[in-house]
Amino acid sequence: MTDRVRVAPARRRGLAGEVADRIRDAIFSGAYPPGAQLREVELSGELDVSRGPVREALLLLEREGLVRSAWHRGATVTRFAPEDIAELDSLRDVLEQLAVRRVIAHAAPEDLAAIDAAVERMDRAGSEHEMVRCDIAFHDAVYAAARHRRLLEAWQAIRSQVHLFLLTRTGLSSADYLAHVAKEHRGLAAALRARDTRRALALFADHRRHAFDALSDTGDGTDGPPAYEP
Amino acid sequence: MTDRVRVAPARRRGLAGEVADRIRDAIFSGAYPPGAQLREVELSGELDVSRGPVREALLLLEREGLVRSAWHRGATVTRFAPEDIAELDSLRDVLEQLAVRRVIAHAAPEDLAAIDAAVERMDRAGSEHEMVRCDIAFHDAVYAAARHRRLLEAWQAIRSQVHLFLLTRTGLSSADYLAHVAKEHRGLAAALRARDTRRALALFADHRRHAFDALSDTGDGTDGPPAYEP
DNA sequence: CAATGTCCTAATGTTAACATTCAGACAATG
DNA sequence: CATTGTCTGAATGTTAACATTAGGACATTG
Repeated sequence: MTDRVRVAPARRRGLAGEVADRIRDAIFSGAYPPGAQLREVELSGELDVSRGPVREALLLLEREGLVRSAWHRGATVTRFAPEDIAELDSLRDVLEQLAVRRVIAHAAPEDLAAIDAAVERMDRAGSEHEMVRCDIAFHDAVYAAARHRRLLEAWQAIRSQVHLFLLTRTGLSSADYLAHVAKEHRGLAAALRARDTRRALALFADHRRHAFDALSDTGDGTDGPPAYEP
Repeated sequence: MTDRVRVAPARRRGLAGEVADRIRDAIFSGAYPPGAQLREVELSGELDVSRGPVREALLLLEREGLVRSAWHRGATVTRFAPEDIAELDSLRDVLEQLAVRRVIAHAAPEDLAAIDAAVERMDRAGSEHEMVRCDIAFHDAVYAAARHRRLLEAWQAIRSQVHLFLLTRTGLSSADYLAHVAKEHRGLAAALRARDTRRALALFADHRRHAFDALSDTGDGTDGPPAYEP
């Protein structure tokens, strides 16, 4: 019945998917900084496709929160204010808690193996850019292991924003930073494998705090620190 | 009463938004039952627009989870299996917890007034269809009061699915059921107004359980009851 | 008779031309 | 000199024709 265990069978996604990938990469590479206008004719000329797929791709990117668009005013790369960062943090918080619980409750061995593989790949990350990609890939693996389609979609709706945030957060010393991040993720994977819910939740919370504390101040008077006490 | 109380400013969304509204209503009305094919030419003929806006509207509806589409295979109305219902329940769980905390932490008086207004409107609900609309509108107000853009978007990504589920869940005796639901929501609003986090979380959890317990069994061997114990 | 290969049709994917709308420049006016 | 009104140009929104593909019907063959 539900033997569709293929995680990524969407090999052929059509032109729009390809276009979305290329635009996303262009944004990550800094070619289109936050606030920049994404003109349809410009993009269609650059990517050598017509405006149809470009239009569809922009809708896809809007779904990911990378792009904001208004009627007859076109699309622009999303700009992140301090409150946006706080929003990403708090939403990631609850989503990841659910993900961790689901992974521990019922994850297949192959899912845990995929998570471990993602951790292993971190050791070979040379640049900070690459490490961010690995970081995101690790969390992808966790959400995939949760086996919760709508949770995965909710993560994908903020995934690229988190990616962009981690990139623009001009970084720490890349020397021991890379090693530190890798070690941290090893701990996350170990907690999941041990099915230690309490420890896993705590470690994931620490991990998020480390990522978001890179900002000197959140500057959000209404929100305060990203801490939630029951 | 005020007819056009547009909370969000009457943003011009273009034809695609209108088309999406009409298709969504058609799905809710049962014109397109779950699993039905949504053919672009058929829709464009029926709604008297060309295929462009229809195509864009289908992407919008896919974002809401009302529609699934595959490459060169078109779009179909989403079919809900028991595991889908469980997914909606568990995701709603964590999203609403965050929403409740945010509302209690920092909601403007006008937000609370809007929630109360939504509750009042429930008393005038005649049919079950209308009550479901009011129910969704109440939760809309709660998420709006949370003042958390991405949380609102996450809710909107499952909102229509919850709406459809509440409709297809062929219902209880509409006589005292309507009164019961209205009373329940009055309690939710009161807890929010009293800023009683503990009580609000408990009541919201009960509310979800009541909605989802209408099904005799979840039939999901892997998930069990929608209970999460720390 | 079952299996398989080819063809055909009906749908979606893509393109390019046409219509509409917004934002800024520039001039006229108080 | 500030303000307002119109105008223009460039972008998006919309439409219709063209190309491509998936799935099934039918005949062929072992």
